[in-house]
Amino acid sequence: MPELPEVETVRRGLEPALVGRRMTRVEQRRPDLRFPLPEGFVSRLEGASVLSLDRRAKYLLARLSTDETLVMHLGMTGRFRVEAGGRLDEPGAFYQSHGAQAAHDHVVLHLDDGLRVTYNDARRFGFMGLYPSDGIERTPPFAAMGIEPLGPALDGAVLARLFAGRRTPLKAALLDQRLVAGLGNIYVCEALFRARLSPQAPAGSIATSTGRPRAKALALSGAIRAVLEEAIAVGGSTLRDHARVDGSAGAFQERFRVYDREGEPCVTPACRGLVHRIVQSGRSSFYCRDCQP
DNA sequence: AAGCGAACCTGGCTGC
DNA sequence: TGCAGCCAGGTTCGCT
Repeated sequence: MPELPEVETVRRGLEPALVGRRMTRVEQRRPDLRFPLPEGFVSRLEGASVLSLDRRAKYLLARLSTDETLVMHLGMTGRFRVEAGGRLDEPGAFYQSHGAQAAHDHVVLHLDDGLRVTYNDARRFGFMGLYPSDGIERTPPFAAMGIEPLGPALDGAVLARLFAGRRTPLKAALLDQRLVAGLGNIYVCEALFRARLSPQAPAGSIATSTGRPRAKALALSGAIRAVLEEAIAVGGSTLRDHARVDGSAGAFQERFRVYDREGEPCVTPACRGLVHRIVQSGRSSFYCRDCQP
């Protein structure tokens, strides 16, 4: 589920609940998510206060008063919810209305003001780790991570330099987190449509042979920024699993122009094309052959 | 080196 | 209604 806009939506929901609060009790209900939870996970969190909650690509980083940072990734189905009071073991309206199951509540953070923050993840592709805050950007998984697409680093010139000479398809290059970090299948499809570029075009085709940006590079960097900003503004995309921390859905799925619209007419005015679906490196790509030659 | 498929795990939807 | 099969927002590994 969660690409950058969904993770940013979750961050904005969690921030007011977590920052400045102390974790009085932590429940760890299973030994692992995608990876084993760190040694002493509960005892290293209990008593710590959260100083800030940041996002890098699709990762959330909670800086703690203990000089450690809790790093969290939502995988495909991870979600957080914030609740007050009530009994933990009693499935509330949240489950009935959004399909999440209490069996997949894996970590619960109890805060000193009585709120609790619960991590739920059916497929357990998510991840939590604890790292020393000092120098965290130089440790995995951040060391090899590409540029932040909403940060100042992304523009046409930088994108052209990153992609120059690469024969891999644009689709694959944009999904490669070592180049640009935070895009996933939905927003790559949507950005390529807006930039009118084929997902099958070689990544290097947005640059000259010397790595200078062609107009395509400017269009692509602008489309990436626009689609991400627009998605964040409406709380991301909810297909099945993504929810804000209060359980409400995002709305960007209503604005998809190509993603999951196979066979439907292209939305470009006067275009008579249909949205096609192809498979690239095992993932569906949706695009209009007429608009994205 | 790069690119593809499979793997991780569960649930939801489709079609027979 | 039941069940098999396919698909899914991410990441990583291993084999060409």
